[in-house]
Amino acid sequence: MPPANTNKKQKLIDLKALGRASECLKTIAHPHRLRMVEMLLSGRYTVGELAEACGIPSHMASEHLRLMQRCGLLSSQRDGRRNYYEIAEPHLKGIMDCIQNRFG
Amino acid sequence: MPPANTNKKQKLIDLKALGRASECLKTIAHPHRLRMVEMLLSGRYTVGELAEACGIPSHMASEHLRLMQRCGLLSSQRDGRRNYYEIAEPHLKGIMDCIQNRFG
DNA sequence: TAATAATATCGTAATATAACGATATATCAA
DNA sequence: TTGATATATCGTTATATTACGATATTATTA
Repeated sequence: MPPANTNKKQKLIDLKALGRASECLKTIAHPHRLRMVEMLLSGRYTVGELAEACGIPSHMASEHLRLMQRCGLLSSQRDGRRNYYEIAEPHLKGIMDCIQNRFG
Repeated sequence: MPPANTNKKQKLIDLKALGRASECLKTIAHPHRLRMVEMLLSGRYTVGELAEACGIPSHMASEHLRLMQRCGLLSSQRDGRRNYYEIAEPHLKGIMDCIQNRFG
């Protein structure tokens, strides 16, 4: 049953904020990128480790990671020729919890 | 700071489930569709009401709603020539809460 | 029945995204 | 310095998404 519609004017989120939110959602809305986020929530990993876990070539993992870093979801630290990625946006935990509850 | 990487093998979500999750995320990853979900979390609305709130023609609202209904996020009840849409996937509340916390 | 209203569908063009081979860069090791 | 390793970038093609006008469907009202 849907909630009763109170017809009260609620404070709606600013449309620009919804635009930014949809950019972020679109960015994680990919099976391999969700896998990477899921793994990174338990610690940092290199490009190669994430690529292997997803079963994709590392140059493609690199591209996925770049997209997620670009919108502030991840950050990276280089160590020699390794590049470690980690979660930069703590709210990703809540999103993954929702996905885990619904699909896990 | 990222969480310490315990290097324990965690139970990862099945890849097919991540595929379904990414379909749903992609579907709501649009500013107008997020607005519709936000409104529908407080009650049911017609196509026309949602269209007006988003500032788009109702035939486009109808298309957005169809996409969200197709992957089980919404359902609809026709009443005469009105069609009322409502939330069918309760986990949308959690997702919107995350968005509200981060962007609202 | 005719006109209107609310919603849905179709066709299309513009744009975005995805995958991937090829190539480039940067670091380490021999 | 040479070769190997890890990651990143480029160019291209295939596919998906978006917006939107035109048209269709269904239900109400005159």
